[in-house]
Amino acid sequence: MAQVATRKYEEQRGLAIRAAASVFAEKGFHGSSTRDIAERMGIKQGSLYYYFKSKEDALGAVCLYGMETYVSRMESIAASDQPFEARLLATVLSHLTSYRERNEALKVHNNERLYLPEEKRRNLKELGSRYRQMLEEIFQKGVEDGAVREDIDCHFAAQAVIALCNAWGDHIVRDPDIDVLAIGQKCTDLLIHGFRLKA
Amino acid sequence: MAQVATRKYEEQRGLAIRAAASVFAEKGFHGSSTRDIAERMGIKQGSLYYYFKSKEDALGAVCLYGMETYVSRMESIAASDQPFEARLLATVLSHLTSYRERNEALKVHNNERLYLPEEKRRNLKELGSRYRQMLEEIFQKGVEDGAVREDIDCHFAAQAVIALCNAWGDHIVRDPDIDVLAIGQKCTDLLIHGFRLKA
DNA sequence: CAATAATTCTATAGTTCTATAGAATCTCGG
DNA sequence: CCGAGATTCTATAGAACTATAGAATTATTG
Repeated sequence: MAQVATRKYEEQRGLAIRAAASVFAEKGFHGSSTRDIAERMGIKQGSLYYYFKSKEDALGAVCLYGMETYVSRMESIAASDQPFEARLLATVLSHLTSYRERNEALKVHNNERLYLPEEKRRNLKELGSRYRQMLEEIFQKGVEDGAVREDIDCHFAAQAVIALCNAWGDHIVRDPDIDVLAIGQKCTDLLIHGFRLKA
Repeated sequence: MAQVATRKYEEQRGLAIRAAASVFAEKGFHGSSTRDIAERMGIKQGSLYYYFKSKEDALGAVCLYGMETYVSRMESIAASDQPFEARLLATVLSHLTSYRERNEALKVHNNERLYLPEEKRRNLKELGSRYRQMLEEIFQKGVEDGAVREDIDCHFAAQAVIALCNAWGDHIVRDPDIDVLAIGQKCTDLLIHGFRLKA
């Protein structure tokens, strides 16, 4: 009954997480049933509990899964030695492509994580803060290097970047025809130059 | 059994819509029960069906309620005769204050409207398109007046403004201490000037 | 191939939820 | 203050859902 970390178990659990991500993204946490998730991965409803302690546990796993590469990629970007504009573009593109590759798990994190109990949300919050902090540091460095206005509020700036990417990410998940690269470039251009006539 | 448009009925229905908005905003559509909504307005679960045909009908009413002033305010702004920057600021502030005043209904529209059937979503989509179109026209006029770069994609620009405002709106709903005016000014400043060093 | 462990299944207890029917109560014009 | 219509209540049918127990099946290993 208690699971052991065998090869097949890990593989199947991965499938279960992606199935849950897909269903949660489509119907929301409360709108999804454990039957929906099990059916999407081709097993029966009761069998799902071999991989998750509860439906809520499944949501926790999906959110974590969605955040992992998202944050670790940002770590690479933050550690890299590039000028501000390149790092901002890399951040935006990484964020947007996460939505494509991570199979809707990031969207689930953004929309449904509040339904997790405070305790399960703690590590997610931790990951999110780390992400935002790295982004803030990119902005601070940008100010030091003279690439960014000195009067910028770095906290606000980081939030704005994340907000913009999440909003477009939502569209990206829903519409597979969207050109991620084009959107990423436009977003970066907007963030750097704004809309006003170039001086 | 079939309701008549009496004074009290309209008043109570308004309360019902706001109660539903509040509950839906907090727990999501599927996470809310009709009992929750009824309790929030101080009546019994079954009585709610005097005001809504179904739970889904309640969601439709909340979404519509959330969009109405939102769009009509934009109509005033679009019709006004102001320079580009003033109109953009007015748009952003109107959007953000909608979140405060409309009692979470706009948030519900953004997060839950996809759970409505296609048919009920049509007028909402219509309202949203009208909003975006008016915003696009503001940008086009900005280009003509020389306030906005000529190479701007007005459709993208409008989406970006809406995205930014919605993201901050989410924060505003959750945290009543946020200074809406300050956020609105920062957003507008970012959209117009971007982050890079002023030339 | 036998035996042990891992995985999946069936069946169900116990909740909760939506929507409706019909009774009870309230409001108000005459 | 009577009676008609408006509003709210109680009670419940019927459906769905989560989580668990234990049986059945499949995989692995000596």
